[in-house]
Amino acid sequence: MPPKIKSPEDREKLRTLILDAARTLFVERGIEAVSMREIARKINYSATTLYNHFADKEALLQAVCDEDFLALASSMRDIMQLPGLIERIQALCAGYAQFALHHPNHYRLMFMTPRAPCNLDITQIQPGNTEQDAYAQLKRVVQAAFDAHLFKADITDFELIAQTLWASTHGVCSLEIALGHETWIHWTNIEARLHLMQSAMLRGLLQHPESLN
Amino acid sequence: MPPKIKSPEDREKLRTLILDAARTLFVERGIEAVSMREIARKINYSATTLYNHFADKEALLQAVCDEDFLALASSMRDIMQLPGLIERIQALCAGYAQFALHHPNHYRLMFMTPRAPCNLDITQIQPGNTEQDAYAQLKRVVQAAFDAHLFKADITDFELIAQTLWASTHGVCSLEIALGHETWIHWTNIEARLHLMQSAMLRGLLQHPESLN
DNA sequence: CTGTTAACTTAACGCCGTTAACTCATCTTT
DNA sequence: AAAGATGAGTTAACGGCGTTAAGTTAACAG
Repeated sequence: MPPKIKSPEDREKLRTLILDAARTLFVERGIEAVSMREIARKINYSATTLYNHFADKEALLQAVCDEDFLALASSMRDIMQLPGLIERIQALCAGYAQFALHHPNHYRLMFMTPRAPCNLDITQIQPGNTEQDAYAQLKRVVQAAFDAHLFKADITDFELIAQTLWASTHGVCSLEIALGHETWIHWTNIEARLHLMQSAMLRGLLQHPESLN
Repeated sequence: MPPKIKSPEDREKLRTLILDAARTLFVERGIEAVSMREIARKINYSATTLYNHFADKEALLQAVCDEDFLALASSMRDIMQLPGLIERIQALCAGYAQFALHHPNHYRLMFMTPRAPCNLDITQIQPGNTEQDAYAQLKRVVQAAFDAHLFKADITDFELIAQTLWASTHGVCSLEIALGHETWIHWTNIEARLHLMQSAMLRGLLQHPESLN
């Protein structure tokens, strides 16, 4: 039914057509709405056509997420230009949280779903590459702060600090995504939760917490 | 094929047979291995028989989890007998983390999966009932510590404190469950992560953190 | 104008959750 | 004891899913 495609640029066009349809379903109606057949229906192709462009469903979803995660890493790169080390850490966490809460379905797929180790075969993102990997950026600035002796003296592993900071922000965000609409919990304001987590963590980690504004 | 059942106690017996088969699959091979047909196969009944005992798959899984969550709440109840308030908070978090890491599939279903609000129609657990709800117990001891002015004076909402403490432990555990096997992250020891999170949070929240052992 | 290639389709396989229709052993009522 | 009601269990089916094999057809090469 649809026009045939031969040229490479047309092929690329269809690829992004598929990706956009998948993203729309994914974002709007959650991951359970994303089926190969549904995506195909949306763009008036047969389901099997999708397999000309993506190995399987997982690869397609990974491709959708990759695009948006590169955007996250890019915004992190901007934050890394801020002057102060602490300021940078705070902004990284805040930016991370904003991404999580604005893209709950992406976030869920990437950080709340156990995966076969390792989807590196699938993802385009290169871990450790500061340009692409948001965690690598946090790690880098935490190491800088560690080297500047900004953390309490009894903490001897900067990677442990980075992972704990990550876990703290992740904790607030993932709880909000998973249970934020549960009515049996009298949730306090999400911004208040993020803020208290942020300030408590830094007060608990920094050598001179009184320097926090 | 299997013997017919009439008496209520036999009916109960089959119910727990189903529950145990479901739990085994769930724990051993993850949630994706749990299908109504697979459970039925395991106990030599037809799949439709399961619907005589549970409304649908979700209700069955909820029933599986309920049982184990009552065990969690029960162990929390023991912890609540500890003398010190801070000691109690620390032990609650540690016990919670231990449960999460020992029952990753349960934990994932209950705390890492968005749900239609509210599964209260399904679950047997009564939120707020201190006997059954682990969060209610944390909230209670945090309130006691708050009333005793153990937290920093600029924090004015004890429920916010409880939720932040919960989120911090949840952050470490859920990241471990979701990404703990990812090889591109050079994970530090999980106990070290839990410990640093714990101590940093309390140092950041308590008025007199130097009193921590 | 024929042959090849690759894009795309239809049809199918074997799963899934769930329901409708049926069988049949057991208990109740006459 | 015969007849009927009950309900535990079955098989068969519906419509969905991801994926693959086989077939069709349009565009290009010679």
